[in-house]
Amino acid sequence: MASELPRTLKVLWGVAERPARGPQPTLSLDRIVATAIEIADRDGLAALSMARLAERLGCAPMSLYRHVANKDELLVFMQNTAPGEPPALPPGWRDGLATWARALRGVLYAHPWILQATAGRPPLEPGQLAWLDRGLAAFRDTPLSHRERGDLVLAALYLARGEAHINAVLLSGTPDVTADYGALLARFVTADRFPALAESIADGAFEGDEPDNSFEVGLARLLDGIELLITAKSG
Amino acid sequence: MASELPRTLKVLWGVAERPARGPQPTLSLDRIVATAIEIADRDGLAALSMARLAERLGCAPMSLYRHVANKDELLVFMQNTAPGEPPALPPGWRDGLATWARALRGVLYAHPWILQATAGRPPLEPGQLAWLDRGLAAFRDTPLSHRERGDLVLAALYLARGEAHINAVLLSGTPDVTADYGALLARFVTADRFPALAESIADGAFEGDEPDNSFEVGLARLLDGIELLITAKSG
DNA sequence: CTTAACTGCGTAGGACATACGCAATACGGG
DNA sequence: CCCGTATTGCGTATGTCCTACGCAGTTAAG
Repeated sequence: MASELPRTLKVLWGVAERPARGPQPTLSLDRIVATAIEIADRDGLAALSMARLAERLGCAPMSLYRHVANKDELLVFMQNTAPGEPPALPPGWRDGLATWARALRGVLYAHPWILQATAGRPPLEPGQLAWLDRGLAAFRDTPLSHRERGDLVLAALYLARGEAHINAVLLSGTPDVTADYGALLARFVTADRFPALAESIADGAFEGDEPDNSFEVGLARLLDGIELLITAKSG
Repeated sequence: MASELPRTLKVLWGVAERPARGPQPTLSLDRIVATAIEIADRDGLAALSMARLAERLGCAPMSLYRHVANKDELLVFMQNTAPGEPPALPPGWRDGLATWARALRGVLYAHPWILQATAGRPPLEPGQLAWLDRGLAAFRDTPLSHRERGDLVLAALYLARGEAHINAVLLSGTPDVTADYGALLARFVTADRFPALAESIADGAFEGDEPDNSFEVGLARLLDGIELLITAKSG
């Protein structure tokens, strides 16, 4: 039964045996993953090639394949490690979920490549599950069903991911296009073609540099909506 | 001034001149983009190579570069075309935004590759702006500020994108791992390590096959929260 | 008819992931 | 103590990409 597990999961959960024969490994999975995360953080996911990673580690490219089945598996390991420990939550479901979502967003800002590395399957990494667990814990003292809790934690996760996706891309984008985004918008958006958008632009809704408002605004509304549900169930 | 525009934007907005000299083009940008979308829809973004695209079009790979500066530009064109026209919205901001978000989610289910093709800059394509415009239009008769409208439309967009990201990936994932996700979860998740998660699993919150609930549940809560804001501003 | 612009495309180069197999290494059993 | 064996690092080679460059054929303008 355990032998039918994909190799990736075995390694992730520490089920893989460590028979100590042969030469001392000079490379370790931890070092490989940590260095890979470093490269992806600094230069983006596109800059992470097995060759560059090996160069940074001072080994030959093919040496990596003794510790990692392929590049996709490396990405899974990276996604497992990069988030780190989820934050401790303050008491109260509202502050708890808000803290959790903001911390998650912080992780995505620090490691924007996570948003590009598509999982290809539902989360089974301990690192991801630890965050999911912590998010669910925020609802500990509420009358919500477990299914509702899961759905609502995911909704908060979507907000964090979505906003980070747009903003992380903005931060790493070419500044010359990003800078006068408003000017370009105003140039193309005419009232006859995009009436509502033109109105918003004329109102200055796209000026200023706080595009991350959409996260806090969306989160506040979501929390309000959850509060309605909770009080309805409590009363 | 117009000459300083990136080529990609010129083509997108139809600003590019069409001096009619030389041979009749047998290829057209529309046909290239449509075929590329077809391939990405059917076989995934990874299967879309310039070579395969050319083969499907019956031309040589390098011929494509007469109509498209590079592969990234092709992806921008695809992202501009694939969403199509945004839906007509029913009266009332609540039904309007819900209709908009569900339609957007439908587009992402039909073209999951959109979620992998990272934009690299804020949206400036007419196709994307048409959807943004339609979303803003849902708030036409509300007392919300234009900035609030933008943030809330984005929040709804995040929900749709986030849920589609997880589910589109689920649908295209390897079924053997996806099928008994609950069994794998139950095997790894222990109460001492992931207390809240273990409780949810024991409660059966991860059984059944309606993971898309998180979209509708999150959207309903978000709409409730917006309603609170609107009534507060109206009264 | 000449000229200039424009199209399709053949060639080639460079980056990349990775299958395969070999040599060196170090532990376990005899 | 020594031999077999598992294990590590890695050199070579293959196939797949994207795409720079330039040539040849085609068509409209003057």
